[in-house]
Amino acid sequence: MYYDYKKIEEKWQKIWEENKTFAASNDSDKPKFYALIEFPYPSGQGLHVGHPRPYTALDIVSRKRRLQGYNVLFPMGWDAFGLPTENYAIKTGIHPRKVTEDNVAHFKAQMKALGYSFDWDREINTTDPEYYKWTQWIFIQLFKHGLAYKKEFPINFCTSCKVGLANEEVVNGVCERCGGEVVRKIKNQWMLKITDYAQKLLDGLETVDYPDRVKTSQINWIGKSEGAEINFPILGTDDCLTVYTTRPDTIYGVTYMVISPEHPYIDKYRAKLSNADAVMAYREEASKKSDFERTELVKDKTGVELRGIRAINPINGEDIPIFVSDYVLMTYGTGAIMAVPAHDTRDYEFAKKFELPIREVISGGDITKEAYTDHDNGIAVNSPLIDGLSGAEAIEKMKDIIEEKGYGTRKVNYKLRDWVFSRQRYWGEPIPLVYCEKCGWVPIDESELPLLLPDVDNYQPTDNGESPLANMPEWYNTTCPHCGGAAVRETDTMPQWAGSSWYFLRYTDPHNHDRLASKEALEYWMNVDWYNGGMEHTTLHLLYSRFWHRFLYDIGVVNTPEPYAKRTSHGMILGENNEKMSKSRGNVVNPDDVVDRYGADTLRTYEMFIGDFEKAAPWSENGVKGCKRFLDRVFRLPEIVNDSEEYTPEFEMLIHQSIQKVSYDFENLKFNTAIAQLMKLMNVFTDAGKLSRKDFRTYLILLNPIAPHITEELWENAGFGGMLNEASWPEYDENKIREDEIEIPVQINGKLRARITVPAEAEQDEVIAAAAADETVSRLTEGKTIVKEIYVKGKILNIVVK
RNA sequence: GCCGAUGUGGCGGAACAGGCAGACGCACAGGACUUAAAAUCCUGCGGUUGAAUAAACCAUACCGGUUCGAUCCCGGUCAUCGGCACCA
Repeated sequence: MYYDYKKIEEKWQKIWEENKTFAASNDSDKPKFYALIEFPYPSGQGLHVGHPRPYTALDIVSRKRRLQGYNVLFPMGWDAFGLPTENYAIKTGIHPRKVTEDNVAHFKAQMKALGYSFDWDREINTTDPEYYKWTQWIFIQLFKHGLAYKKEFPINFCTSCKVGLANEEVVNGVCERCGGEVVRKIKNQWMLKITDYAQKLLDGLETVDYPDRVKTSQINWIGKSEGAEINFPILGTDDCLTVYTTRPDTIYGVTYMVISPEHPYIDKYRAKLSNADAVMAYREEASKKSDFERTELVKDKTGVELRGIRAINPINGEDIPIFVSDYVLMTYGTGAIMAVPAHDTRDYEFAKKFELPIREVISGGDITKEAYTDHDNGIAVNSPLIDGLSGAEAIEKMKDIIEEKGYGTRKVNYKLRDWVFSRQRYWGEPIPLVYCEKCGWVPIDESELPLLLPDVDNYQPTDNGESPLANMPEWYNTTCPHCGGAAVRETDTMPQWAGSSWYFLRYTDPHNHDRLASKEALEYWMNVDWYNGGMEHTTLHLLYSRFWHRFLYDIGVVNTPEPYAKRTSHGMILGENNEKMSKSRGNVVNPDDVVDRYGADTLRTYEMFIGDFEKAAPWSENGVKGCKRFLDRVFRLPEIVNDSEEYTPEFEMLIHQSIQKVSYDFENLKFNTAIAQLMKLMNVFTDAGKLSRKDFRTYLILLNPIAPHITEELWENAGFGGMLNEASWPEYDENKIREDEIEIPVQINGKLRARITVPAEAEQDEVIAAAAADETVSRLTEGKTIVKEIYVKGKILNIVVK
């Protein structure tokens, strides 16, 4: 017999919706629990079979917590600004707002069909002016605190589409869409000073419960390094070339210096250069290279000496040449380095190519073969002030010397770079600033927020790659809020990351007109107790939102320094062929089809049973069928339920064990083993051909978070009273989990030879005696000397014989 | 190159904190029911030797170590996946 999942699922979804069963309360005596999953970008393709994995996981936790008496906030919304919608609008002329609306409606219907316990009254949409009003407001606060600034910055520009591209749209150095050439184009862009928060973002990681792999990648991404800035005087001037190094202990090994092609000294000293033409040509060449060419293709070191200027090594007064080379980056440190070819691989390559001297100052390697870069074990040589020292000791001593003698200072650097916050695009939040000739950049008055995104006729960027807003003088011409004079609005918009950097705050109070959320709501709900999302966001969204939140904390808007107490990550769902699902591979599974053929409860169960939640797992149609089979059998359980209102004695221990295991597993991402336990329990019921009403009742509650529709239906049919979602999560009794008699495996010389049954509390002597009485054990030990007997209580007995 | 993760039956995966390797599911095989099929139910199912529900040996990528005992800890090797990539 099949169960009519379509009818049952529709029925309960309707009841939950009408009763607002899962609405969170901002005014409750219950303990709160805030569960969050990353809100999706509502693409035209609809929900992918990968989406339900994290959604179902936290839906399970949320449902369980409600049954345990928590006031649960489990919201959903739409991260709806972004490129695909805009590109679709360019192609079809349909307004992105309309496209977004349709896509959202589709996504929402799909989610409802999966029976998630979202509080739909708190639904948000980043493209809603009532929402982006506060995105703009936060930007203005960042600006006012000096954390937003405009800077010349190179972007990827497709010469054929005439449009700026995001890094993700540049594939193998060419435009993803048309295959056209991508060049670096310098644009004046808004930047956010996330680098000011580098240390705070590092420190905050120590206070939160994130997986190590997430913490590690954020730490590596921020890339803190401690070193020194050292000034090398330029011969015959009062000027210095300042370098950054983490290895000041190698300063005696400096044989030349290198500056990056963008370094301002090239212009500054141009007149002094005897080979200015060659230097300029090199700089020109480097500027034309895309990042791709500069990193991926060109491993061979190139460069030109700056003839006409030389530097002095402050430590020993040597005068040394200066080169320009694109292996030195303007964006890190000072854009200039002291080159120590003996102890740096890149400098070594460069020195070999340009036949520069290589001087060993750390012993332990063979510098005739390769650079010796062992930081910890080498010993300083040819370095009069620190000879004989090694590792950190040498470094610290040299830093002291440099500071004492005034050659430079200690310095901390980060790899983290400021966040490029402008997009020359239409479908994003307008940046709420105007430019006035007299006053410079001025934020619009906060009372004028939201600054609405105007309608345009054409979504195509302008010929020179500006946002379509730059074609609208009637929109961008305005007056200066400061002096009242003529001014123009910023026509760039914000990146997609803007709206998602604070959305979790809005859920706490989504309809507030006066603040991004009320103080009380924020104080009640924050932090997010559990946030699940993809690893791919670790160094983007997760870091950006921590930055914004920390800033909002610093200016007193929110009450916690970190937004998320706990973060978990799910693995990807792959196609049946073990490859990433994609249209081109033809292995995409549509969740609608699965719901249609097997039901939402089956899809939910399968996605949780598929394997380790944190690892990638391939889809299997047969696996889905297995889960359907399981639910079919659950649906038939009432046939064997008897009238007893007590646990059936022979099942009691297993039921208590199951309560314990399922409760633990749901909180620890072990949904697969929780389901296995419930399958096992059901097998025990059906093998016995019976279960009591109480057995059944508890069973339904345990299964409910995973398969909410079928369990509600069975609950109602059994007449347990009320709705299942109003029941209480069962408690287990420690005493009833323990067995009185246990089976102990007996090993002889580490090999399993027998099993004996002993009282659970038996001590070693008793167990050994029982083992000795065992036929196999006595046979195998007969005539041998017992060297050692090890009994691990309740686990195992090992007898070592000779 | 660097960082991180992973490696267990035909497959997805279990195994508390060093203690019975393979839970649970899939696939497969045999049987029951059926005119037949589907569905359902029952049985078996890591490998080798054996008639065996007897017994033994081998087995958690590979090599070695620690231990009474290792999928788990340590050292080394190989492979796969993901991220970063000239960060001085």
